[in-house]
Amino acid sequence: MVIDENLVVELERRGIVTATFRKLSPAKKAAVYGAALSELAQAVFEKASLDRIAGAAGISKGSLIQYFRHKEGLFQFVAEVYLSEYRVFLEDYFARENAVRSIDRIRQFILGHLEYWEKGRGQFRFHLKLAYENDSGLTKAILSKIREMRLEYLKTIVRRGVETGQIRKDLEDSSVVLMLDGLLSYLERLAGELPTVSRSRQYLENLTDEFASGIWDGLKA
Amino acid sequence: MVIDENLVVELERRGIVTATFRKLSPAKKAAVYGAALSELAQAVFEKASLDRIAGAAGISKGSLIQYFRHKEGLFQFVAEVYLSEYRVFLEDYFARENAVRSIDRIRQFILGHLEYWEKGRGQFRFHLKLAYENDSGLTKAILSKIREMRLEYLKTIVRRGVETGQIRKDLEDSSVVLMLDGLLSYLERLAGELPTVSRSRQYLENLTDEFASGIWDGLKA
Amino acid sequence: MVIDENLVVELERRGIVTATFRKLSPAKKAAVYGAALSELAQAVFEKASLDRIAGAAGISKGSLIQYFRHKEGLFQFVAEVYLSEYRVFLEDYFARENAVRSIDRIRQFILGHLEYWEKGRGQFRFHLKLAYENDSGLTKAILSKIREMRLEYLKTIVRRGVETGQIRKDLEDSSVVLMLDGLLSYLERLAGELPTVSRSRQYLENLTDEFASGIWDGLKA
Amino acid sequence: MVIDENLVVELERRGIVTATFRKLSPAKKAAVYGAALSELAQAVFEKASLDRIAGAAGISKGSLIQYFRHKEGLFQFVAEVYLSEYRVFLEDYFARENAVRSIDRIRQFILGHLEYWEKGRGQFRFHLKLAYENDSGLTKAILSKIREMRLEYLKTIVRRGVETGQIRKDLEDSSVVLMLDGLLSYLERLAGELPTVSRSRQYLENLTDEFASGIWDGLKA
DNA sequence: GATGAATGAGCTTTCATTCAT
DNA sequence: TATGAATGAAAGCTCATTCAT
Repeated sequence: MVIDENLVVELERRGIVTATFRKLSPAKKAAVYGAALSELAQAVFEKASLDRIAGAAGISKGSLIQYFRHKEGLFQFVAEVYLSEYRVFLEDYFARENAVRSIDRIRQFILGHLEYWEKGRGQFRFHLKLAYENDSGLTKAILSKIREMRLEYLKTIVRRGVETGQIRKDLEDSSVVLMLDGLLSYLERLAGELPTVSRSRQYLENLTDEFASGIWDGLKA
Repeated sequence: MVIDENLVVELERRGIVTATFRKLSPAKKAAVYGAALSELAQAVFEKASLDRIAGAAGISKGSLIQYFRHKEGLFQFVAEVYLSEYRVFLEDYFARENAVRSIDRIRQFILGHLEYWEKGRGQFRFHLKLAYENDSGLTKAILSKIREMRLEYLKTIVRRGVETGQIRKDLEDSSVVLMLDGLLSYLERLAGELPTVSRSRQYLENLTDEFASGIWDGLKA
Repeated sequence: MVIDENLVVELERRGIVTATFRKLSPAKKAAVYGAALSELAQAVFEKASLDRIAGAAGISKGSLIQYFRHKEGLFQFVAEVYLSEYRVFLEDYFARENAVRSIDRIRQFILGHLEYWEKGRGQFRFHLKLAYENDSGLTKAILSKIREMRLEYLKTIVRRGVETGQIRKDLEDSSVVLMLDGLLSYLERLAGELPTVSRSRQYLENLTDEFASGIWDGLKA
Repeated sequence: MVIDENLVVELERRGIVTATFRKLSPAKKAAVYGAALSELAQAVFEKASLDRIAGAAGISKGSLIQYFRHKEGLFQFVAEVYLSEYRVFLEDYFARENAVRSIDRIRQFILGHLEYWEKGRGQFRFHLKLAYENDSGLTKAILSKIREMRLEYLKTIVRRGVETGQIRKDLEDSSVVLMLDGLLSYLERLAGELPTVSRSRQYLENLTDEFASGIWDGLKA
């Protein structure tokens, strides 16, 4: 896991990380990110402990504060890095994606996420935290960006489907996009409740197929 | 808002509230519930403060402890009362519900929830907390009961739809139920993010119609 | 266990108990004494809880305060009653005591205490508390009375022994008395550390004999 | 008063003190020990207050917790340091001790303690707390070590006395040892009750002589 | 006279943040 | 720059005492 240096520069400009942090070796940066992510994946923001994060990252608590000024800054940093990771995933996914039929694109978009969640458990838990813990005002901004990105990609799929006459024209694009996002989010939550994503992968894949079939052909007999 | 005295008695029996609390005037009970609910609606359990709750309820912290023994007891109390409120809503709703067509029953189930959320803002925010904050082990138990209840009612609707030939037979009942719950949950979350439910009521109702149409007839052109 | 009414009257005069308490039925007085004694036998004064005592005595906490004004008053009351119990024991003992030889009188004085400790476990533990926990200034006064009484009786024995030519004349009476009290106190402490007095009775009796022999004939070969 | 650094290292290894404490200047360590000792000498463990100790030591309560993790840790620390002080006293005493006659060795052992008690008043009071307050489970362990040490040295004296034909053979060694410990403990307690050890030094020394004479030649006329 | 609800001072413990080294 | 010792605000909880009923 390597953190994008351009992102770090931008975060420094925005006052989220300090110059001191920017000058750190990539390895140390990654260590801090990893430690903070896994702590935040386990505990609510308010309960996450700088001591534990510093310990896990192999640095001192003083340094941590020096890098991010406040606990909140650390949290923003993690969220921004995660956001960029997720963006990369989406970009890579769409770069490789080559299905033709809309229904297949939808199914694969969901399945792609299942796989993504499975790969990075820490990231996934953090994503859920971000999505569902609206305590800290910080999350709101990041979360809406994540949502926006995801909706953007779904919109691409839906628009194309409508244009090619595969998807109904009488529904608003945005409504269809939200429906799809809703089902994806729901699967995400189910995945979060199951013991490990991998062990229940089969179950989630089946459910995805049922959802896809249901939404595509409708529930009507 | 009046708290069911029978529930209080049961909670006392289960050791969640004390006799002292049971003997309180209904007004005071309600004040405590309201204060705790709104605190818990805003802050994570760990960060919710007895001081603030006591202040908002107009009593001393000492009294609060005397009523519930632990912070955890207070939380359990709030969750149980909320659960019972939601159960009452569902039961009342189904007692009054008289639609015949499955699609109408589904639409109305969602619309009924919209109305419910609009009435009790504090309750609604607490419901969201409960639903999406899976840190505290306490929530798990309550949450699964809430889920169960909701899924139960959805199952009733779906089964009936399948039996009467209105809903496809080739999908598993449980899958259909989860789809519907997924969309309902998503609308719930959207409602939570909008400034107030009432102001955006029109928006949510339209969305409900679009979702219903989409899910019923399918997205396929 | 019946509490001497004259003592209660005196304690009221000294402001330790209230008139309200004096007017209580003997049974209730005894219940309060018993509950407080056993609580104080278990916990340090500061840690002893009025709630527990009230609960054990079958009265309300409010009453407890009304009877003794302060927690401290309750403690003084218990100490005074205990003192009177111990006095009764000593008086009864000496009324029955009929040994002739000084060494026998000493031995029996100790053995009598062993028996006394064994009978009233609560009293015994409280006695130890009183003797060895010099936190509360209260104890000092009571404790010195207890000591005084005991020393008084020992002095009687010693004086008589000296007069009858059984005990050395060259030692000060008071020194001999303190020696005997020291050994008795030590046995008392040992008894307190053993699981129950009764189970280790044999051990303590043997030790008493050894001590008596040692002190009487001297350790010199 | 300087605290043995090796002991601190060992206590850190056992998790009783933290590295932070170990790195403190000897002066600060001593200040903390002194403050805690005098607080514990006055109040029962449960009532001893970190606030007072921190205040007396001239540090913040937060630091105190950082040094010992728990209140219990602080108590263990004090007990262990005291234990080591007492051990040093005993070792030094026996290294210097050169009396030949058993009775002299006994007398001097007691007199040595008198001097020791007089030097460290805080230590002495703490020793008494430890010895006579058997509430906290912690004390038990330390106390039994202290007792064991003292009994060990007494046993050495007694055994030697028996071997050299100075002490009676017909009593069990352990009984004689306990007798001596009992008298020493009693003097200890008397010393604790007197205003200051020094002022009543003469009295205690006389008493020691009387006890020694009484126990050695016996009370019998 | 009896009750127990209400209170608030006190406790230990956690932890982000400051700052001297 | 990195460290971690020092701090103090805030938390949950206990409990003697007050006082209205």
